[in-house]
Amino acid sequence: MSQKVRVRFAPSPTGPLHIGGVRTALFNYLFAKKHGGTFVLRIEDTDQNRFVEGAEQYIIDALNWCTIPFDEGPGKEAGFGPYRQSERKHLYKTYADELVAKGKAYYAFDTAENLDFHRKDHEAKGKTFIYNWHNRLKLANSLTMTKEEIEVKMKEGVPYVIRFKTPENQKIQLRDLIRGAMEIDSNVLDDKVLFKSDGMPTYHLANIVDDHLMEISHVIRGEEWLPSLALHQQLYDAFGWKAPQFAHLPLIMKPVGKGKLSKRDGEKGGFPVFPLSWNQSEGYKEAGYFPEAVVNFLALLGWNPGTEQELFTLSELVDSFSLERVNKAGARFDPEKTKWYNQNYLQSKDADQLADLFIPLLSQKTAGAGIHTKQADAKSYVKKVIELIKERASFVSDFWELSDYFFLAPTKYNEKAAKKQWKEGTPEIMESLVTVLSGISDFNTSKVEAIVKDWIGAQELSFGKVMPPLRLIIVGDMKGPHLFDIMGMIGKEESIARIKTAVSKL
RNA sequence: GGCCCGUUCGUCUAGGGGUUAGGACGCCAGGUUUUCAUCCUGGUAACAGGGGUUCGAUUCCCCUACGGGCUACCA
Repeated sequence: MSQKVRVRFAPSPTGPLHIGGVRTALFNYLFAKKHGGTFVLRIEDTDQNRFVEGAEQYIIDALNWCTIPFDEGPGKEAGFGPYRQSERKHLYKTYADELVAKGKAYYAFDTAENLDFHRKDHEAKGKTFIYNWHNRLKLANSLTMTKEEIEVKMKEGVPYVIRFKTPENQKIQLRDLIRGAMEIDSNVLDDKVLFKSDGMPTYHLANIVDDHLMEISHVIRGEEWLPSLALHQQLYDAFGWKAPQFAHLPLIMKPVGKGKLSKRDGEKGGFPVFPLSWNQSEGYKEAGYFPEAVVNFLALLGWNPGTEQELFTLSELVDSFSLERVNKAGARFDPEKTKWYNQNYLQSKDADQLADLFIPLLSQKTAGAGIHTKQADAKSYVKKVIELIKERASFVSDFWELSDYFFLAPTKYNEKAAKKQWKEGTPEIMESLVTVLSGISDFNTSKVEAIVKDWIGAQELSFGKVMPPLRLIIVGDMKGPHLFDIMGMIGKEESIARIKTAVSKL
């Protein structure tokens, strides 16, 4: 790459960044890092009506949590700022006027009501109203007015916008790094508003001006912008600027049904669509996902390395990323696969890290209840528990359900299992087992196992008569790790107590 | 409606003029674990349809269908 790579992520602060936005940011980040370039964050807040308090901070927090921080942006000035378009407001009018002076744009005084009337009227006739070459001379704009008329209107303070004068009969050649060459007939394009009557630029103008001024080399954005590419290309040409290269990313679609992923889908499907929580919506972070997992599954949604590797660290992604390998078609979001990714990252964490995450949750669950509550405070005990149960978890939040019996005696027993395991003679066997256990002096896993097994053999009992009911007693269900491990952990007193409770209850 | 983009197992995808069309998630079965889960092994399952081009198309071209996006003084 001859030119220095500078890419930007340019969200509007209209709400929380959703997972599609995070992926766009991620691809920008990967591309920048791959080419030793700069990742810029620019806040596109030209629509004052849609501004949402806190959204900008949310975006920044989200990028940081995903470990894909921006190099340049609000608070990280590097000579191209300011990075909020609202703070660059003074720049845009000059550029819009420049286009008017060049005859590439014009002032339009049409009222919203009038335009609305035309649209509805056309629609009623089954046609589409397009403000462009075929009717612009019949509308209220500077093309149909004398200099004097225009001056009068402006002096009177009549609201106006600046529209781009789309050329007639041109085949506009476009190139997209993902989709290749495209050709658009300029006659089907409309004269887009570049500058609004409220004194702010539209996205189109601000975007082009800022990308130019910020020396953006590659524009990597969502596919919803593809229809605007022709306009943007013409804008660069009109200014006489070299356009950046473009790459339009396929959209992320709903897991079921039609259309692109929305926040409603998360509520319906019970999975997060935001990286961090926002109001009532839980984010990936709060749902217990690791940022590595989120980054990994997002990267593989719409992109793949061409190998069979599925698990990637961020730096591996940086190394193997390329825009050429981004898919063209939209990708349906699969919440199941995100869980699988998280499970993988969970398994790769050691008990110490996991204990730090589990202990706060554990203290909540065990607060003020049960004999073994005190164990919840002992990190070494928690770590041992985690080692025994983590392989069956996908999230730290699964830990409690998988390990509660290490901390609290069961309060109820799985009914079906009880019916099946608690047979005639079982209470007697369990009572004599209590005697056996009482006699063990150094109560640990291997010793208990050896002694109990010997005892079963000596009594000519079968494993099936002892072990399943014993598991039910200790765990409350037919699940969990090696039973003697559990007994070794909870200790002699607790093991015996649980047997006694069960004998009286069942 | 108009314009644009797309279409390989249910999902994410590899592949590419001649392949047993590969992997992953999910699902199913077997094994391990005298539990459950993990794990291992195996299985299920796809080139949207129709025309071309070609000795041969899933792969190239065209049409249709379907999907998606855009069609604001929103981004």
